[in-house]
Amino acid sequence: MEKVTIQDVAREAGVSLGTASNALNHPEKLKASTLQKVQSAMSTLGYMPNQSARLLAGGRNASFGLLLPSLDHGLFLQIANGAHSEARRHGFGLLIASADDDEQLQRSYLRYFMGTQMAGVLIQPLRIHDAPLDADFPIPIVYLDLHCRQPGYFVAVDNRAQGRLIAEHAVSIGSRRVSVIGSCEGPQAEHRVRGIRDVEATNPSVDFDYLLEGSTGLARDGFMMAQRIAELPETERPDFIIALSDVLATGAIAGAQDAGLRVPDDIAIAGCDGNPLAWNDSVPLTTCAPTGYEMGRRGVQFLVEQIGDGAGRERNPPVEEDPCHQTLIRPFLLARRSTVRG
Amino acid sequence: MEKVTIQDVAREAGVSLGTASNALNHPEKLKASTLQKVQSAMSTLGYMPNQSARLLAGGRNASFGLLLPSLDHGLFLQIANGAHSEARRHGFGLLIASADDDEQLQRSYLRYFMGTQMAGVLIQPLRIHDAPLDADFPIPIVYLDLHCRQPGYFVAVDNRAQGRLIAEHAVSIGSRRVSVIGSCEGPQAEHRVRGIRDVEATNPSVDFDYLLEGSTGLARDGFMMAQRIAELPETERPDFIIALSDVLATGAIAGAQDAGLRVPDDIAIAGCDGNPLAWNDSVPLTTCAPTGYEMGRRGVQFLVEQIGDGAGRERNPPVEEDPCHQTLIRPFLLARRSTVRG
DNA sequence: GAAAGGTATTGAAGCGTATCAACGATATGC
DNA sequence: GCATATCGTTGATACGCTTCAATACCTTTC
Repeated sequence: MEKVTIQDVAREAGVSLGTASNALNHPEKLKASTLQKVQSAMSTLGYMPNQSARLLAGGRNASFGLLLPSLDHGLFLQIANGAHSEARRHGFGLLIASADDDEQLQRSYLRYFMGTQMAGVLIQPLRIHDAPLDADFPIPIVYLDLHCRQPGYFVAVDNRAQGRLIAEHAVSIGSRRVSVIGSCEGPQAEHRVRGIRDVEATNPSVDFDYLLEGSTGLARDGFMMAQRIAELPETERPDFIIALSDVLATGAIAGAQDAGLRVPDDIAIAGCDGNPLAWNDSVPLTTCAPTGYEMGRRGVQFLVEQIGDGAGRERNPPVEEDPCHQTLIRPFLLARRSTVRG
Repeated sequence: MEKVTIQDVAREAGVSLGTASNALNHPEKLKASTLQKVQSAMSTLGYMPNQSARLLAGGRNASFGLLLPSLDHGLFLQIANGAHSEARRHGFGLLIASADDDEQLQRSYLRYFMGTQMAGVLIQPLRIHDAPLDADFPIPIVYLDLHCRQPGYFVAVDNRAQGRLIAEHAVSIGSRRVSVIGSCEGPQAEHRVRGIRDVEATNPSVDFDYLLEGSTGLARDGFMMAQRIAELPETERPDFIIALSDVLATGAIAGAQDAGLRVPDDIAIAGCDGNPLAWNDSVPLTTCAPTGYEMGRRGVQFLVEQIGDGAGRERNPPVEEDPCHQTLIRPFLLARRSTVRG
């Protein structure tokens, strides 16, 4: 049963190689009876087309690649789901890979996707800096979660608005002193902090302080930071903690509770990136996030836009007029128990 | 910048085609200076190897395929993570696809993986019935979540034990009357019910009844079933609901609460498949699950076992002595607020 | 200094398919 | 009945690469 080639199929069906190939790619060109013969030959032989050979010979790949930073964030799952359903709707497959927070691996998968002549690639880069790569690439690329004033397709996330929403929420529930914890490394975090500062600027009566130490982003960092905060004398102690990620926030809740504080009565705590996988049972977490599903969906739409609908169709002529295609996905606030008293 | 072939690289570096190829696949065969020349030629030209051509010419694919039933179950994410890290540890990549609960699509991805000569495929089939496929396939396959007395590699999940654990839990907290809700379609559900019946048999004093109607598996089904249960006169009303999935359980909690029952005080409710994505904030859900991470990890180990460690190494001689390679992943109980009173 | 043994490089063959110009068969028009 | 158009089929070619036998170059040895 091994190694059935289209040659074998052709022989079995008593037709030429080209005809057998046509049965696969242009069935409308064959007489019904011939098609029938070839197809039954294929199934009796258990023929499976060799993808590599098809692509090499000039066939089009009907799959998109999705390259995510990692697999342990709920947002990525949503993105994958959105991308998947949209891809399917247009007759494309979707292959997902994770860079596992490793730039080396990210590059390697990207090259792999290029090398397999994917119909297009959706990528959420690990760093802003990774964006300009696309100039070199011969297949359509769409970047996720990235503002970028460059020619190219971007599904941008308004991280700044995310920070703003959370900070506004803190202000609106009457907080007097807000601590922002987390590491400000990634571009995302940086923008979120900027959004928080926007709110700070317009609310001078509220104190904001920033504990943006290089953290690994693990829950235990949040735990420790919350404990440090809890040790402050009550007059200096913040009544609201904004954690730059939900994982951190979850740790912070545990840390605060461990130190004897009640959440949200003594101190309110919010996350900032809508990661269902980080939520645990102690206190439902207030957070803020874009809809990942929509991100994936829009991303694939951009890809389809570039190469044309349907797996086999022509590639669209390149759209030159406005070389900057961006969609901005708006975040929404999810206000829950960890900040809402009563 | 388009279409740089290894020919171009060879010309640029002033070496032959074969040497350029060796720089990629057997760098140890080249003189250091030659290797240097070729590599710099590659980077100045922006060369990216054509995966299809490599495979077609006999190269080995250093990636595994993971084919999941869908992307909206937390367990699948864990599986993906486990598989990914183990694959990486052995120098393999991992490409993930989702069958989206569609058998047609499952077949199609499977053929795609075959056609693209993946080093191996990890698949969690939609139905038990999908198992025997492997006889026809020329590359290593490992099945997930499947008992099967056939030659082949299986990472089995003890769904029966899952049912047993939950049912034992119900008995152990003193329940008198247990309702089991859900649809008994998939093999998983069937086994879970069997486990529940095991417990029923050894605890004649506890009433079990089964409401196994064809449900779509959506939360709203759980909602409605719980409402129906809540309408029963208090003497006949069960004090424990086992939902065959966490999604259903979450719906059931909402339904019970909507009908004025307190969870867990008036009625305890448990899920059965450990799906973090289904958990919401109302009441932390008691559930039961295998560790997906371990499943993915073991699955990839089985693959590696068949083809040999390292991307480039020889394929191991087929192990014939015991043609049935199974690992049984044990589930664990997660007892939380939705069943634990006080 | 010639033979023997290594080591580094070459170039041709072939992987399985899609494509396409050429061809044969069948139908159409006069 | 012949030329012409239409449809179905054929088979050679090329895709970019890996592999491998053959070759060229460089050391070592007696």
